[in-house]
Amino acid sequence: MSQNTSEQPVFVILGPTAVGKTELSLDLAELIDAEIINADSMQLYRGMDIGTAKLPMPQRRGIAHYMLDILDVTELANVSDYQIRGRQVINEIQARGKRVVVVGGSGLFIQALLEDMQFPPGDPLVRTRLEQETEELGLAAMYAKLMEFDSQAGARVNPANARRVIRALEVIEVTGQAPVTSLVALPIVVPSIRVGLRRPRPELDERITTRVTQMWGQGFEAEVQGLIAAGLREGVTARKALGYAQILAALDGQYPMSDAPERTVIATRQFARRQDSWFGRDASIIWRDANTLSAQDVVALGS
RNA sequence: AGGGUCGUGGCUCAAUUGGUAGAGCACCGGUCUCCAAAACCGGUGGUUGGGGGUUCAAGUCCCUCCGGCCCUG
Repeated sequence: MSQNTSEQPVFVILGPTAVGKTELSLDLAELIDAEIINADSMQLYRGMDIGTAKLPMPQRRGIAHYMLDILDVTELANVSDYQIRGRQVINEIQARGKRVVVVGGSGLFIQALLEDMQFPPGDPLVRTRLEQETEELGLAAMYAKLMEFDSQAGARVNPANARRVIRALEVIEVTGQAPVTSLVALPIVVPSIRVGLRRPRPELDERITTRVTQMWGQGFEAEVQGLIAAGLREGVTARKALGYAQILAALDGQYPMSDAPERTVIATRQFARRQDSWFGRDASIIWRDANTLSAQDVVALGS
């Protein structure tokens, strides 16, 4: 009810997958009367529950969760949309006098939500055409085009990364300008206290193995079967999610289904490292040991 | 027991008619402005099962031991 409620910073609980973010976020939300916003790109998808370790409704302790189950598996994850909808939700929650806890491991999504990241418009048709061109002419030729248009902007794009090169060309075609690409020192849009959870790697690896094993015990394969019927194979983003991709590959005969869990464990560990790499650049993150950090500690960090 | 075959980095395999070992994956590190649980880049690591011999030189030939697999009995 107080007027300055909306000025209170948002708490962000981030860190690699399986580090223990969810539990802490619930404790924290209860403690400060907050509502929770998901910052996990794959939990956006409806029906992708077991494989994304989405917190089941009964375990949410009555705390409202947002940005969960908002996309169909056939839809493309879209950071720009996430940014718009997420900020809207933050405003709504704060307008009701409640505080906000953002929880997730998708670095790009968190940054887009909180900082002044502006995504130039794109065009699916243009992109599709550029992808075809890349197949015909080769990536080097496409990169040459980019450099020809704007050598300065082009120099910031990795020539070996087809996706980046294509996106840059897409932006140029749609807006007439090369995209500005810098992730550092962006103006803050939503003030926040970013708390990073960490664990020794061996411990995290162990937790990942345990979690993946549990997923199979909970009927992961059946969930994927059901989602295939819902169009998972057509979902360019969703079908690449950890575990889902491995099960689909096994169903396609690329390897026996019995190999899928182990492959998922490996891919998940690799993902955790990429998450560390991403978060490593954000100097504003306050890192704490996941084993000893309590919700009270987090609140203390905010004062 | 006899005959055959194989034994190369954590795993799967490469290595011209002998010339001082390569790759993929794993592992480690990094990049990142909307497919991001994605895409991409770089790096560590083996004296080639043990021992002996032939040779200027052996993973590659010979002997022997150990281990795996196959056939025969």
